Amino acid sequence: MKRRNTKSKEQVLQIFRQENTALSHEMIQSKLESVERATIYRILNRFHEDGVLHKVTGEDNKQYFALCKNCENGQHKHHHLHFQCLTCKTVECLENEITFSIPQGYQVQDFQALMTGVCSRCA
Amino acid sequence: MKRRNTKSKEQVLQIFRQENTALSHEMIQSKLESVERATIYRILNRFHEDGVLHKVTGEDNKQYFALCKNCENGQHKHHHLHFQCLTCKTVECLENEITFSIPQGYQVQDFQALMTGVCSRCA
DNA sequence: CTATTATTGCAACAAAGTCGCATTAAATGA
DNA sequence: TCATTTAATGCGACTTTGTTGCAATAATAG
Repeated sequence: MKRRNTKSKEQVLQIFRQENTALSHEMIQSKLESVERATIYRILNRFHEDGVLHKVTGEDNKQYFALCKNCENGQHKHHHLHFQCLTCKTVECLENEITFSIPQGYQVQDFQALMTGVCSRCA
Repeated sequence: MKRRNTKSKEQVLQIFRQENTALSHEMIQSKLESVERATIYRILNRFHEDGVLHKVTGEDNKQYFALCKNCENGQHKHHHLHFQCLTCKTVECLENEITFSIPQGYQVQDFQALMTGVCSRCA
């Protein structure tokens, strides 16, 4: 199944390029009122499948997506930490890489880590 | 607000003591058919508030709760990794503690980390 | 320019979790 | 032991996030 370039896809991507935090569906929807709800969900999921975006679940139990800086060169190492501020709800990718050991016989496909608390701006 | 001991609460706790994986609402409900759905949600949330259980969001976007071994002594260090098998859906606490650095001026309240993949039993 | 089929919009649906409110039942203490 | 207080429960309605089927639209290859 070959992907096609569409206006909505490009608009979504543009938003991620401008923002440097992770974004939820809600946030994108509010910036693209004209695009259908389900379409945005599908675009996000496709980008995620294609490895363009990575995904973290926030404390609010929403999916946040981000175009991580370290991953833009094609290889996807998402072993970094995320932080969600409980005040401003912002989810951001932290630079710190995390290292950990994988148990014997386990196959790891994905990883996500989230710290919650108060960010320096809201403190 | 002082907590009271009830039968349902005790039953839920008993299930966690018997199991050594993290459990979702669904799993507890199936073992306690007679207890109301909303009640189980409330019990889980109260245990979480009280620091009896800790919480991780699974790949399936459900909340999993666990009575972690290392935390039973009153102090709560949940800086460990969780693993969810995409085949059997089991969520387990891994022993490995994770260490990471917290950015300047950030206040951390909680932490959760999830690896997904295939566990040794399903591989 | 045409044919193919990915993508969209729409509407209906599903699942997880929350909330208000009346009722029930722990805990306290007289 | 019994009455009082109020936390916990059951029930139903609801919200929110996300998915899916299907017909219409539009991007791409030839």
